[in-house]
Amino acid sequence: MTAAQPAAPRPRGRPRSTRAQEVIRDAATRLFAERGFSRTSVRDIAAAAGVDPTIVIRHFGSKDALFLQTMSVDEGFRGLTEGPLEDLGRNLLRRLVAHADPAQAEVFAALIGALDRPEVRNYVEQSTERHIVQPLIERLTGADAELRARLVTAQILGLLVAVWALRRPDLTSTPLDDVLDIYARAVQTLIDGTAGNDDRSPERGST
Amino acid sequence: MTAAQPAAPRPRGRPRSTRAQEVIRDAATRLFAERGFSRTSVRDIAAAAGVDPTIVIRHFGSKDALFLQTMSVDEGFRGLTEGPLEDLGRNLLRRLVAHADPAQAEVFAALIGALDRPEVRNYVEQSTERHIVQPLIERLTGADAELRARLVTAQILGLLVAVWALRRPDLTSTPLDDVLDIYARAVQTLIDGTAGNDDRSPERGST
DNA sequence: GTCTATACACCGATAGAC
DNA sequence: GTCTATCGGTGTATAGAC
Repeated sequence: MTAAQPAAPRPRGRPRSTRAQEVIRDAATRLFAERGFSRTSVRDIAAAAGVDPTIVIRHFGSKDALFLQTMSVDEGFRGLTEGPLEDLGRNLLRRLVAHADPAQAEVFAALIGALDRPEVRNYVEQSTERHIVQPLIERLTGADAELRARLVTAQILGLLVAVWALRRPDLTSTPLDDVLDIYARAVQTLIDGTAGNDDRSPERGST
Repeated sequence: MTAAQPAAPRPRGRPRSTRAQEVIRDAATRLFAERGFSRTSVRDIAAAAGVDPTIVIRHFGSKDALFLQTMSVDEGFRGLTEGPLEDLGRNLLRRLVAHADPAQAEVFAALIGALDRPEVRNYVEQSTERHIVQPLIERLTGADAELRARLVTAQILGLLVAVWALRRPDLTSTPLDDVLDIYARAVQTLIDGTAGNDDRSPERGST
C-alpha cells in the first residue's frame, strides 16, 4: 500500500523480533538457570544458540540486561497474596515452595546468586515490593500493617533463600508439608498481628 | 614479649609473615565490603595496598580464597544462641541486627551478593549450620526440634538478607526496636514450638 | 538493515628473570 | 620475594559483509 513503509516481508507474526533473539533467549534462560550468572559467559550462550557472541550484545545490550530479561520471577510472584487472610501464611508457602515448578526455583536462585549486581538487586527489591509487600499492606489490618507486611516478606525471602539458593539439604529432604505447616504458623503470626506490643497478652483480634 | 620497636624494619621473630600480607588483607577487607566481589578486582586491591597484583595471588592463592579469608562472619555469629530460651528470639535479632556493627553487616551483604560462587555458598551454608542451626538443635525441646531450628535460621536469614543485602529502605529507616519486637515474636513461635500440629487454631495461651 | 567478524581493554592467573 | 611479560578468557564497541 503505502510506499513509505519499509519492506516488511512478514505482515503477521512478530515483525520486530528476530528468530535469533528467541534462540538466544532460550539458551540464556537455560544456562543462567543451570550455572548462575558468573559461571555463564556470553560466549557460552552464543555457542549454545549457534550464533556469534557479538550479536548477543547487539540484541540485548549487555550481559546484565540479558540476565534480567530472562531471569524474571514476576510470573511466579503474581497473585500471591490472594485468598482468605486466615490461610494466607500457608497458601503463600504452598505457592512459593511446594507448588513452585523447579524452573522458577532455579531462576530465583540465579537472581539471589547475582545479588551484588546493582541492577539485579534493584530488580529483586522492586519485584518483591510490587508483588508481595504492597499487596500485603493493602490486606493487613491492625497496628504496624506496613511493617508487618515487610517482615512477612522477609520471612518468605528467608525460606526461599534457604531452600532454593542455599540448597539446605536437610530442609529440602524433609517432606515439604511438614515444613509448610510449621513455618506457616510463624508467618501467620505476623499476618494476624495478634501479638500485643506491650506484653505477653495475646489477643486473638482478627479485626 | 619483645619491647615495642616502632622502627623495626625486620622483625626477626617471624620470618614467614610478610607485612604485605597484612596490608593486602586490610585493603581487600575494605574494598570487598564496599563494592562486593564482582566489582572489586585483584588489581584494585593491589593498588590500594600499594603492591604488585601478582603478590596478591601469590600470597592468597586466588581471588576467591582472599575473599573468603577476609569476608568472615564467624566472629559475629559466635555465641549467638546463648541466653535464656524464652527470650532467645529477641536476643538473636538484637545481636544480629541491632547490636551488629556496620562492618559485619557489610561483610554479610558481600557474602550474600557472591552466593553463586560455589565456595562462598558452601561457606555460608556451613557457617550458619555450625553457629546457628546446630546450637539451636541442642537447645530446642519438643517435636521437630531439628526442623524448627532450621526454620528459625531461615527466618533470621530472611531478615538479614532483607535488611543488609537488599537494603530495604523502609525496613532500615524504621526504628529497629519496633522491627525486633514484632519479628522476635514470630521467631519465638518456632523456638517455643507451642503451636499444635493438628489443626490451625489461633493461639491464645502462650505458655 | 540484519548479521558477522575483527579488535580492544580488562580480568584472574602463571612463568621466569632479577 | 618481588617484578616483567604474558597467557587465555571476559564483556563489549565498531567496522565491514550480505
